[in-house]
Amino acid sequence: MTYANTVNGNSCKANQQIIARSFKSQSAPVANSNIAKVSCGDCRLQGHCLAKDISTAAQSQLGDIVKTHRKMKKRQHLYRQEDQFESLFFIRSGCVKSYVTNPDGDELAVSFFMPGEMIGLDGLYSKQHTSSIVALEDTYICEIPYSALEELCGEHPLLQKHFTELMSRQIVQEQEMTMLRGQKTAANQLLAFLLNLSERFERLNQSPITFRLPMTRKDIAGCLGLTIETVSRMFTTFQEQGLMEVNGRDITLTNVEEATAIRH
Amino acid sequence: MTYANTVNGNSCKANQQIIARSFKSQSAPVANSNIAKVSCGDCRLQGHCLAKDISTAAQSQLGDIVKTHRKMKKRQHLYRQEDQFESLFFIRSGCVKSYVTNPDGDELAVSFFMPGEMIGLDGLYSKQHTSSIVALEDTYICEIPYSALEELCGEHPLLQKHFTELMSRQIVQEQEMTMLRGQKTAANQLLAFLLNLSERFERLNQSPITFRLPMTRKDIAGCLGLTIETVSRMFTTFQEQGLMEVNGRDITLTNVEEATAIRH
DNA sequence: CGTAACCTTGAAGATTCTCAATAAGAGTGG
DNA sequence: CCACTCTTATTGAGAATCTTCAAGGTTACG
Repeated sequence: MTYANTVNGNSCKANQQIIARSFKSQSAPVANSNIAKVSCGDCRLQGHCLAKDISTAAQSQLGDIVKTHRKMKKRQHLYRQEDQFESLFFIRSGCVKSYVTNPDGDELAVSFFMPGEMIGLDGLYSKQHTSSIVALEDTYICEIPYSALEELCGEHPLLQKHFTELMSRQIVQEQEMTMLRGQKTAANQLLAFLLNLSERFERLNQSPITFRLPMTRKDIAGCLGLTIETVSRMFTTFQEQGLMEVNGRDITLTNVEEATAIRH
Repeated sequence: MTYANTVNGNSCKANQQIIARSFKSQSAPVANSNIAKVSCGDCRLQGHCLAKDISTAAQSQLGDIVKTHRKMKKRQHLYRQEDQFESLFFIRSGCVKSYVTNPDGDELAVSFFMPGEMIGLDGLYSKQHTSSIVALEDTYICEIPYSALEELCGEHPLLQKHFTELMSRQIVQEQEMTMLRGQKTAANQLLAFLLNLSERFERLNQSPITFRLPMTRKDIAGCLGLTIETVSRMFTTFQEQGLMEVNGRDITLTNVEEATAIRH
């Protein structure tokens, strides 16, 4: 199996360019666009979000309620903890992290969202977000006002079904993250984390072997409950063990079998 | 504010007896009952589960699809990882834990469910459960076949709304658990864990100050990624610090303010 | 091209784990 | 109801892991 991002050496950057290009070819090349409209039928994520398998009528209606196709710049927030909940969001391209802070302002927990993944569900229960979302790189987002989605779900049972399934997927994904963090050693946690990322890249038809980490060491450390230094040292160790090649954020897994058998 | 379980000294056991009694007074006192029927209108959890605020018609229909009112004995499984998904479950009384095992059979992650909480959502996405559920004590459960619930939700938008909100609550609750585990020291993790439990007891109109832990030290350790010994030592430390009284599984928080300011 | 953010590495110190032994509780069957 | 067994909990000492503190190097970006 070949991947778009393995055609040349500098594969990771190629990935991002492809995403950016394929997006721009569909939308008007507006610089800071809260205006650009991309119909769901044209979206490259088709099949990975709510629009999967539903009737073209429903798909078109869904396209109508999608309020904006936002571009988020790196470090820009989508919402912050305690903001009012109004919409759900889908990532079209890029990457964001969610994080929770305690009253002292420490970041306590972090997770990451990749294209096709849904954001904002945390606010649905109390109508207030319980976490913050910030872009790790330039990121394109779909916003779907929840009240409109709710109504549309009432009319299209299949859409409702998909929405419910996506919520369940979210729960399973959280569970997977909890499993990562449950690993006994820092090495195992980081390995599990990388393999999880690798699977998610594969789901996006990108190479699960060679990829560029969208997040900093600090973000990874925050996600796993470790320190930056420990994460850094582990990367070095993995490289020495021949498990992977590490160049800053560029990773190439050279021994997936051994890495998968998470035992040391 | 007074609580049912503070009326006498041995308050924790009183708690459990009250729950058992109020349940038995509604259902036929059948020994091993998969037969006993309790209508949603009579259930003491009213307002904490799906039946909240919905029309009496919907409530009665909901009562009709509730397949069984199961009793689970301590250590009995409700379902196991990879079992087929068919139903959602609500805890009426008692306590269960969910856990995930890796291919080597190690328990990697654990969380706990108390009365009013929904179980089984993890299977909705792939139609296969991704975790196992086992009773920590004798536990009464409602089973709701998912296909029937889905249909009923289609007819009653308010029921659909509550179901969706409960899923969101689940996501928020997972997030809270992630926050616990994200605390820096074992002491802080355990404190946060206990305070979380305390809040959940309070939500059930039980004392948030004096309660009996439904789970073993091993379960707590598994939930927080610690060892039994560390958990045990922390309990001893807390007692020495005057934060709480600990007698095996009986806990009395004697200094909630200091405990809440999770800083040492 | 310079500043700021990010990453790496080392050494010392702290926390947590492992191993081991003992004590206390819960469950079982006579 | 008691004796027995098995599970659960406590405590100690030494070993391992991870963190902290500190310094230097690298990368990204205006």
